[in-house]
Amino acid sequence: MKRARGPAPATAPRAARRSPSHDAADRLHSAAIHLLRRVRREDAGSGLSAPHLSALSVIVFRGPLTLGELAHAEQVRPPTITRIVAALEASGLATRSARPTDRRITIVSATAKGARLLDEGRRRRIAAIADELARLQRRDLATIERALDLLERIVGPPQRAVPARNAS
Amino acid sequence: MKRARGPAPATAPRAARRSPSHDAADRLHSAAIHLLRRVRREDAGSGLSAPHLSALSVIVFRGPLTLGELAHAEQVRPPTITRIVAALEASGLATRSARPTDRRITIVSATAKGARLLDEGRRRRIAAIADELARLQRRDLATIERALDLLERIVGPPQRAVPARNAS
DNA sequence: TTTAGTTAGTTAGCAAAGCTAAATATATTC
DNA sequence: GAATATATTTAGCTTTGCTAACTAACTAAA
Repeated sequence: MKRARGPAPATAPRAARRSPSHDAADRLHSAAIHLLRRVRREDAGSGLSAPHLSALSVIVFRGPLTLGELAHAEQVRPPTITRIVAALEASGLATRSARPTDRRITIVSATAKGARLLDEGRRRRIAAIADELARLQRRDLATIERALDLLERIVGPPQRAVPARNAS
Repeated sequence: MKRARGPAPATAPRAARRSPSHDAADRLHSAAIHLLRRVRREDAGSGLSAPHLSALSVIVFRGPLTLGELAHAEQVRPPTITRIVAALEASGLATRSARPTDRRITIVSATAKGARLLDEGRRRRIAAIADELARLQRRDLATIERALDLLERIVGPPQRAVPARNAS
């Protein structure tokens, strides 16, 4: 570690600049980390741990899904998801049911209470970001919106096409 | 919760649209989550757990810092950071030293090995994003860069003012 | 300069969250 | 219908996180 003036800067110049996309990727990565680190502070009030909150979020937004799908989405192993969902169920935030056509499969859905609780926490997170965005000029906000159009194509391909029926 | 066609879509319309900044905040939040969820898959090869990797990242990029500062940055309590840093030190990725002017204070720094290991993992993460960005048209990439200029003001306020800038 | 108070970090011990391996319950195939 | 495959669960262990209590080191007051 013989770096004369100190440690590396938080993002770009390190070593050598590689390419415009590489450079933008680096900045994007860093911005995402810092953004989420900031909003995570709002989660305390939910009463749920980070893993529970994260799983509940997937259950609410990706609609009813199987335990395996949930485990995959959360990037954890099946036994871990079994335990998380058991806890959510015990708290009345989610329910499990066997798929009739294949009873090995367990479908998880959010309860109204689960959706409500998630929404409240989510509102706090979003508000923290919105408060900052509200200070931008109209055209700067428009720039961010255009960037989001592009990013959504990359990061959440069809994404919101998932719905699935709930309340039904 | 009587929503006719199913649960809420992943982002916007839920309930009612609130304001442009609110709506953009929602999308930004979602994009950040999905982006990081995707790159996290690249971390397996590092051989480090998520908490260790995250702490090492802060040590490398924020430069030498105290245990307390690190605990604060990582949003964990002091005993947790004590343990994480002890493990990083045992693996030869970081070192601890008492500050001479106040020997209660412990300064953590990354070793060359720690910086190298982090950089490799980081390179994989960044590459995953860069590969996607590389498919954008030049002007779309420019849009994202302009959005990043704005976001960096919000999310990492003075940010890179932390350690000692390099090449800037 | 001792004594009391404060601050930074550590140690102890417990709960939550993660994992692998093995078990169970259903399907599927031959 | 016996063997095989798949989805989840159970068992048991490791890691990560917490609070409470302790130690070491600095600061202030008398």
